[in-house]
Amino acid sequence: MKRPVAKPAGQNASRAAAEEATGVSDETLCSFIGYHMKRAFNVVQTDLNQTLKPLGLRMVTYSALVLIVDNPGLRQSQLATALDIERANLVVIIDELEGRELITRDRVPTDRRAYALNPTLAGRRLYDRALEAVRGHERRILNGMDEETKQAVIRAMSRIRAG
Amino acid sequence: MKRPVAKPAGQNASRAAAEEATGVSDETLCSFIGYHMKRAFNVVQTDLNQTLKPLGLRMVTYSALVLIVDNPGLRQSQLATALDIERANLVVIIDELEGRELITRDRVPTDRRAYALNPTLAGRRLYDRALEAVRGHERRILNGMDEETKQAVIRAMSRIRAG
DNA sequence: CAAACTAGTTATGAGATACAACAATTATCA
DNA sequence: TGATAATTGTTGTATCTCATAACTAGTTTG
Repeated sequence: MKRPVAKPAGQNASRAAAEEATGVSDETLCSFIGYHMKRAFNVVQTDLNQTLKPLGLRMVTYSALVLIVDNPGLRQSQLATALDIERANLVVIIDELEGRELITRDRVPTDRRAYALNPTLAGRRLYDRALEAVRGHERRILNGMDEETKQAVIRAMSRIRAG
Repeated sequence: MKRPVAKPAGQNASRAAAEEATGVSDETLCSFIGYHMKRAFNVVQTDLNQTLKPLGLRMVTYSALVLIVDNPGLRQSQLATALDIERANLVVIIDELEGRELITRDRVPTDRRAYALNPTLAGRRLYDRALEAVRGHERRILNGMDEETKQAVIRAMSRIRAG
């Protein structure tokens, strides 16, 4: 049984104690990087979705829009693998973006099965506005983190992702 | 339009190119830490769930079991806030752990509304086995990351979480 | 004591995610 | 060439997660 960390919350109001504020020790879980990643990512996700809501976007629709603007003409299957989601689940996302006339599904002459995804002018405009908003979101959540630390985190994440 | 990164995958097989391997540039998204966190966390989550599956646990049930073993006697509402999930959603999780006789719901004499959650012997045994497994999982995903970097990541995550 | 609050529970609906199956088209290769 | 296999987008479905409202039972407060 780990230190119960009584409610008094004395002078040593360490983060762990302050966070829960309910006297529950998460010492064991805190020894895992994955736990910290999950908790931090929850904060990021919540703030990002709040940031994107006024623009009518969610995390996935935003990511999809960005990839389409940056890679005009790409196919749905390419986008699906890039976003690491199922082709089937991408359909409704593309439907949504197309329904709002942010992108178009254009037939590919050389492969009549496929659609080339292209942004409309409105799509590019929203891309710009959203980029600005998300940059603000990152500034907010990083809260003045120095560039060196930021790069270290990115390297670490890339490494984990590489496997 | 960002560099299309033609398929040839020349000498500069940078991560970004190697990852997608489909010629889709995610340069813009890569400028966001949140994107890296999401991608990395997906890898962690997948591997962790694979790791826990043989033990009949998922991420949440594991976290719940750990907190119960480390804080025997805590109430469901305390556990819910510690796990940052709704009281209502915790019920089925506790049901699951209780159904497998890993924990017990014990009435609290001083407050007959509340249940004190306590691990059974089997619960503690599974805790030990799972802890071992999850340690292995972390070694695997961190892939020889040095302690310094690890601590830097934890500090960064804690900072993001603090807001 | 009455009103307000809290602990646990139930039910329900939205959202995400995985899988199987399908039609249309293209690629393979004997 | 022509049969077979593979791919693209799509639909449908089942499952899981998560948030919310509403309820019972019990406790606190004024």
